[in-house]
Amino acid sequence: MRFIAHLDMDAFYASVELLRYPELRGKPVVIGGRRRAAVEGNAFPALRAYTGRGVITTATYEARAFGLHSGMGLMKAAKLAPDALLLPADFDEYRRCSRLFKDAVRALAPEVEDRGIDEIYMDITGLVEESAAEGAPDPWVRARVAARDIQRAVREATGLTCSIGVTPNKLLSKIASELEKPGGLTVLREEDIPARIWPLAVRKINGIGPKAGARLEAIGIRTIGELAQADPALLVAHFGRSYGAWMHEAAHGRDGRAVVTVSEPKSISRETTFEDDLHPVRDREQLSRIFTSLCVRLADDLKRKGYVGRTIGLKLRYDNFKTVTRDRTLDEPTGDSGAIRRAAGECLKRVPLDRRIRLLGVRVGALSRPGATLF
DNA sequence: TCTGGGGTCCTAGGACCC
DNA sequence: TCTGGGGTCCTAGGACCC
Repeated sequence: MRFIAHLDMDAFYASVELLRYPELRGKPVVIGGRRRAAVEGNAFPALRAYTGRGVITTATYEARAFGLHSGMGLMKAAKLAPDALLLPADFDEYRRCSRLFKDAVRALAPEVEDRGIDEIYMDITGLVEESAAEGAPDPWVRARVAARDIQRAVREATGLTCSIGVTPNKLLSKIASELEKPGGLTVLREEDIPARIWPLAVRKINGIGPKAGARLEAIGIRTIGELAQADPALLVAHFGRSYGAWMHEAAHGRDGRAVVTVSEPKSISRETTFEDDLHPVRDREQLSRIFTSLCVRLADDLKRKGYVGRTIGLKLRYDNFKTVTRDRTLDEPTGDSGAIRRAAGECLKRVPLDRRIRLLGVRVGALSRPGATLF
């Protein structure tokens, strides 16, 4: 039996901002938009003043009460809650707090898998076993104590709260950590699945997104319980051998994936959405400048992180939101901005340029470390 | 009221080699 | 002249996640 925990920081970016601006506590606040919208003195800009194409990255629980949520366009959010306050994102500060909370967790539970800036999985099986002598006789009670200790350590290190789910696997823990947010601690055993998991919408399963959710609904499957009772052959017929079979397993709460404590990046990229769509001919010079600057920033990222890459990719999004990509694999890996620019420029020639463009991006994949040799 | 930026993984077809 | 499988690499698109 494994004891797997998932930890999710509560409204992370917004909570970090509230540490800096405690006077905003209790108010609807959203984080989003470009850095430009700087905070001047005590004048916090209201959402109603916003113009542009940004989206909400995080909303406080007070803002969520207005129906605001991450991913929502700021213009739409402004209609729903014009008086909510808008703060620009400060990723350097969020990364600093992220390191603080992860270091605090690792001091207690060394088996940690990074899942982005505000989330981790932990395999706490060892902790639960070690505490058998002095702790409670029920291992699930000891798992709960361990999770409480971790929550306290995160709070002491950062002043921030988090929610934790503890279950036999990653899939269930991810769902469980959301059940009692904020500040929640949810422990689920296998026998709790029918009562606690099956009533939930299929979309709560990590890996069932908007498309699969809609297709399941179209065949009359809304809850995880309904998915669990569905004929696996029907799921395979609709979603393919691999995905269909996985859905069935997931609905029954089965997941054997390990907590992966080390991993290497597969690709590094930079992209930008323009304030106004650009015309490939009329705005050629401006596009070219932005293109080059993306390549320079990407080369900086590669150098700072210590990688070179062999596959250069271009990404373009048209004004109708259709996205195309092209890539080109070089004979030798590179980290040079000029070489990246040339390869991406070749990719650009293979893409139709017959309408306005809203986004341009450059990516480097097939990464390796330049120092590494074959022998 | 149109939808950010950074990623991962999967699928599928074609080239190419044995 | 027609016909095999198997394996790997490359490319493009799409779903999904934080």
